[in-house]
Formats: sequence, C-alpha cells, structure tokens
Amino acid sequence: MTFCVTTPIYYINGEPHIGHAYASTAADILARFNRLDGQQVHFSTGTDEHGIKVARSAEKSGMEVHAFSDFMSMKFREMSELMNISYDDFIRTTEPRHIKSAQKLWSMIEKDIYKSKYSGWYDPRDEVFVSEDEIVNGLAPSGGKVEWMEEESYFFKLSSYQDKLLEYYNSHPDFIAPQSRRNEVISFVKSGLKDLCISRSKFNWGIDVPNSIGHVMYVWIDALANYLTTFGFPDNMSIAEQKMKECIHIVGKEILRFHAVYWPAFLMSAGISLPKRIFAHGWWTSNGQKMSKSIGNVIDPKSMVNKYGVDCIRYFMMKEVKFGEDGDFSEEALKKRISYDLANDLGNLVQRVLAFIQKREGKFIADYNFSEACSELFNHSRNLINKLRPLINKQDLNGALNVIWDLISESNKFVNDVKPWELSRTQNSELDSVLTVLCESIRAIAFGIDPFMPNTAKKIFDFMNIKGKLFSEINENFQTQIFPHSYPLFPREK
RNA sequence: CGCGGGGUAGAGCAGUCUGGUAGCUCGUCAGGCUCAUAACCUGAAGGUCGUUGGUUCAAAUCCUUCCCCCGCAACCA
Repeated sequence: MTFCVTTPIYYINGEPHIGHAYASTAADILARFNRLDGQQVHFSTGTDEHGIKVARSAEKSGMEVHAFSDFMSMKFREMSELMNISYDDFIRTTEPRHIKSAQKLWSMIEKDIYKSKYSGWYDPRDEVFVSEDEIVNGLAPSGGKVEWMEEESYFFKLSSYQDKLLEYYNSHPDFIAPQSRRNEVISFVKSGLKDLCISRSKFNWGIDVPNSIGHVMYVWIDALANYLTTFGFPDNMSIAEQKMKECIHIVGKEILRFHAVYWPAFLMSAGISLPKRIFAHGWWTSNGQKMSKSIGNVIDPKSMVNKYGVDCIRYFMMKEVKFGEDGDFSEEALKKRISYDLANDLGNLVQRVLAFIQKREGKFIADYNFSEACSELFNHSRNLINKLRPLINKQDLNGALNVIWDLISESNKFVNDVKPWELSRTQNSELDSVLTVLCESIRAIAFGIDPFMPNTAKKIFDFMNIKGKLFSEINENFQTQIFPHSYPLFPREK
C-alpha cells in the first residue's frame, strides 16, 4: 500500500505566495512522516496552466503562451525547492501525459455529458464570463460593460449525483475535513445541484474536447484530472485506482467545493474509487489584514525564507495555527516563535546536553542503567512516534508539534531536576545514564521534527552520528562512541 | 427564521457530547538555578465562562430569551 498525498496544482496566473508555500509544506510533512515511518509514498504537486486568464496574461507580457507557461510553472517549481518540498512528481497540465489523461477521463464520463447552451454575463474587453457578484453597476471588474451572451457548451449532469454524494458523505464521515467545512459542503449539496458547464468555445488555450472541434475543456475536468495523471492513469489503470483510493488531497478552502463535490461526482461517473480524504486548509492574513496586491502586504515566501531560513518558516506556519483554521502571519509573531520555541526550548536543550559531552572531547558513554526518573523520560522518548502517528493520520500537524514540544519541555525540566552539572563536579557515575537518556530524548525529538524541519533534524543527527533514515532507529540503543563537534542550532542574532 | 460555526483572564485558544466550585500558550509580577544560545525551572496576580429565564443538591457544560461576530449560499482555481 502506498501513502498518497497531493497539493493543489497551482494556477500560474499569479506569482507564488505564502498560501502556496503553506499547502505544499503541509503536504510535504505528511509525505516525509510516512516515508520515515517506512511507508511507500507518492507525493505530487504541480501547476495548472490552461484557461483564458493565462492566455491573456501571456499576451499582456508579450510572451507566447507556451513560453509563458514554462516561465510561470518554473516559478512554482522554484518555490517547491525553496520550501524544501520533497515531491515525487511535479505535474503540469500542459504535458502530453496529462492531456491524454484528461481526455480519457472525459470519455469515461461521456454518458453524463450533454450539449446545451451556456449563458451568462460576458465582458468583451477581457473576453471572459463574469459572475453576478463580480458585476458592479453593470460593469465588469475590468471596467467594461457586460452583455448577456450565449454559447454552445458541454454540460455534466451533476444534478443526478446529489443523492449519491450525500450518501457517500454520510457513510464516510472523514471524507471531508475539517468538520466545519464538511458541514458547508453537505449543506451546499442539499440545497440542490445544477448541472455543470465543462467546456468553452470562446478561447482555445485548453485541452481539446475529444471529437468536438472548437471546444476546449473548461477548468474542472482538466485541472482535477491531474491527480489521476500523476498516479499513472490511464496507462496503469489499476495502480492509479489503488493510489486514488489511498490519496489525501490537501486543498485551500476556496477550492474545497471542486474537490468535495465535482471531483467525486466525476469519479463516480467514471467508476473510479474516490480519494480517502479531502482536507481544506485555511488562509493567512498579513498583520491582521487580508493579503492583497493593492495594499501591498502579500507575503513572499522567498524573502521570508532568505531572511529567516526555511525550517523556521515551515515551523511557524504549522505551529502558529491549528491546521484547517485561518491564521495571521506577522514577522513579529514569527520572531517570537523562532526565539522562544526554537532557540530557547529546542536549540538550548540540545546545546546544554551536548555541551557536557563536548567537554569530554565528545566522548559519549552509553549507560542504560536507569534511575526511576531516567526511565520515565526514556519511555516517553521511545513512545513519541507512536503518539504522533494518529495525529499525523488526521492531519493534526499543530497537535503533533505540541506533543513534540511536551517532550522538549519535559527534557528541559529533567535537566533542571537532576542537575547534571553537580553530578559532573562530583564525578558521579550517574552522569552517564543521565546523558544517555537525554540523548535518547533528543534523538526522538529530532525524528519527530524531521518532517517539519528536515534541515534542523539533519544537524542534530549529525551531532550524534545518527543515520536518521527511519523512525525504527529510535529503538536501537546508543553505543559508546565519540560525538562530532556540535554548535547552536538557532544562533541568536547579535 | 436559508444552512453552519462562534462569543471563556490583556491577546489567542481548550474545556461543552459523557453537568460537580475553570485550563493552556503568550503577556505581567515574584522567586530558584547557573550546565546551556541572558537560555532553563517554579510560583503568583488576572475570568460573576455574551444576555434572559429555567431544570438540578450542583451548569461554561442541559433547555429557553435576546444581542453580537464569522463562514457558506455555484462556474469563484
């Protein structure tokens, strides 16, 4: 069985921002945790590149649309590298494998597709249909006058899936998370589903509808099919099917409906298994305000990472809010987290323990002859991953960090209580077992934070000659040995 | 009466299902320690749990009145 997780494919109409980095990081943590836990993992991310908005942006920038797509897609790939995202596949909707996949999916749901007329308010200046609530005083967002237009389009019989969807939600209570989002979706479906317009003929930057000249797919099937494409559909149908079934889609709350309503309906129609879960994450405000280009408060992941380091940004995003809820991003809050949680609690714990060993030229003497106090910390350390696993399985990333920090706090308390500096002064042999259990706890902590902060975990592993490949290493006793030189993990700025 | 969530210390939240004199993080104040990145540990102050009435020996927790805030309400990536 393979653990599968996806990020949304990001629409390349705009630059990557902190919201993209957030979704990718969350998915990455799930992927990394499962790899360390010995699972096979398939983790995909990518870019959504079709549609009139991209075609027009390309035009505006004076680039040919393929070149524009390459250029913008690369920016998202760079963001993934920047955020240390360990994706197995980066999928682009303009790739031949995806075009084939989307067309195959279309043909598999053809029984639910019919031709009709799509009508709506059209903005000739921008050449797009605009929704009612986008229209202000009869004007489109572009400022142009809107006119009522009709075009021949293909429709998907979403209406006939209303009951099946409700039944599915009911029999799979964890299909949509968090609960509050699940309620919204159910309420939306209960209110009645209309058929869905799934093609356009006003533009051609899209995937051709099979056997229908002049029509391209409009958004839904094109974009959502990416998940099947990455799993090998349609060439490896049974593998794709199996992976789909195990798959967790991480999405933003703004695109939950597409994933929780349209996507399952398409899959039902095609006779393909539905994903295991769709998790909708929340949005970031910036210093308490909605991020917007006009206010100029959009958080750029690149500048944050360059300034504070990728692990600190990853940590902050996961620690600051419960995953699924909205949160506020501010440098002030970020600095506090780095200083208090990372430097003071974690960094200082590692340093104050390893310093004792460094004082003896790095000589570490393994001694598992534990006192009662040592045994308690030892048991908690060896049990850490078992406590994290169920939290990770329900995407409670914030809760997982809290559990890790409980152990950090317990370890710091332990140091205060047993006073190793006194044992050291009196040459008490108990010091060895005290340092051994502390190294046990630091090793467990390093494994625990590895999915969240891979670079930091690697540093700790290097300090202690730990391979750091699999959680199972936690159950091996340390051997007497010489530890390499160590240094502060989160040095304080002068 | 469209559907849903929420109103708990200065801030952000948990506790409400399974009633029993309110808990966490940060902030504030005081103390301890001195191994460590002036880090770590301990303690204290601070809340009539939005409002009204009720059930109960007992309600943040159950029922009820009213007020306020926030999501969703379809073609939005």
